[in-house]
Amino acid sequence: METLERKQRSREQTRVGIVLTAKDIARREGWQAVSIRKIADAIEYSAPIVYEYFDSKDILLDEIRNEGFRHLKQEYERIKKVYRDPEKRLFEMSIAQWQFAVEQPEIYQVMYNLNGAYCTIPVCNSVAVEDLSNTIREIIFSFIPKSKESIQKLYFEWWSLSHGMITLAMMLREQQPLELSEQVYRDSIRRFVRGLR
Amino acid sequence: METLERKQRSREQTRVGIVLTAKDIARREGWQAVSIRKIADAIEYSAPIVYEYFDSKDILLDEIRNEGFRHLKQEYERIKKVYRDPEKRLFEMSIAQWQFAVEQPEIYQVMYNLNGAYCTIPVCNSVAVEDLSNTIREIIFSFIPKSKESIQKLYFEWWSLSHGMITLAMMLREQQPLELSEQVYRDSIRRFVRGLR
DNA sequence: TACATCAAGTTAACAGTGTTAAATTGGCGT
DNA sequence: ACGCCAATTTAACACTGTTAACTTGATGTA
Repeated sequence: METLERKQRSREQTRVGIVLTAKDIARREGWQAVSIRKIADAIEYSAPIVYEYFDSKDILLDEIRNEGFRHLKQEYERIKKVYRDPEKRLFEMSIAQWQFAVEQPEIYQVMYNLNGAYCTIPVCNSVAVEDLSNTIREIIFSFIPKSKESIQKLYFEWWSLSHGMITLAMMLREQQPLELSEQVYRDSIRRFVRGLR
Repeated sequence: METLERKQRSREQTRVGIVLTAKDIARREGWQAVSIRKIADAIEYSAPIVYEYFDSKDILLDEIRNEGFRHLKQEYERIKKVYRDPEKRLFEMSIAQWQFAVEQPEIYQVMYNLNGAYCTIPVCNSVAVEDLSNTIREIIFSFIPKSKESIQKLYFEWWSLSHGMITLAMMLREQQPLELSEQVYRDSIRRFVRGLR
């Protein structure tokens, strides 16, 4: 029975298989097309097996969502190590957010319940989001060490600007080339960051 | 058979009944809960009858969505009549958009495929959106009569700012009171408008 | 009045969804 | 050889969008 550890490893493997498959279907056919049975087929199991790893589809989506937020957080930490200037840091983190949304649109969609992705679990109470928020707020604080409320306001502004441009750029990608949108994004973020000092 | 006109009127009535019911369910239970059968029950018909008015659920959602854009356009026209100053016009239109999103969140959701509302028909090709866009672009043009590309960039900026703040304010309404968000929104829009002259 | 036609509306069905209970299967220890 | 137990599957429920087939009742005509 020394295979217990081995068993746990294979359990973990099918678990990540479920997550991988869900993201794969979402990427190719959109979140609306992601169903438990389709995932089960792909990992060559029957549907109820999926429920041994995730109590509901909602929880599976929540997991993928938080994975996304954690990935972004990691990127932020990497950037923090590379740059010391707060202006540069915030700018690069904004660019990282853009790239993330462009490279993995299906993850960005489930993070914000966009385009058919729908997870009823509230986004904002998660530690992953709180973690991410704190990182940005700290950087803004290093610009202007004001009150918590002022920082929150500025963070809200930054988040809105970034998220708004990303979602609209996605929406308008047929009408307005992504490269143009990115250029406007960079300029706007630069302006915002300059405006902070 | 002079009842033909009468018949057309009742047809129109059940049609708006369908739209009204869909919006009502969406408002109370969210778009995810809106189903053809539930709508049919509410208007006291069987499900296939709904298909005599809308070829698909997608088309019904698209109709509601465009209704929303047209409503907003009407608001813009009203504002254009009241104010002559371009700055004031753009500011008031931004406020109108905020109010619309707050008062009829379910409509705003279906307009942007938010929170479980999902309509596969592309938003941006519709005349309703093009109409709305032109209104704003014209106002921006009256600020700075630059090239079409510059205007488009500024319009994209304005739209992103407005849409981003609205969606995030909705998302954060438990953590951050709507009144605070609205205050930040007003300030940001004011700054944007001032920045145009 | 009897019959045919026709529109309005309904029922029934198909293929799919999330989810759960019940049944099955195969390998292990006794 | 038998019984148990875990792993897995089948079957079911209540839904979904959508469509074909059917019923029903009223109308016009012979």
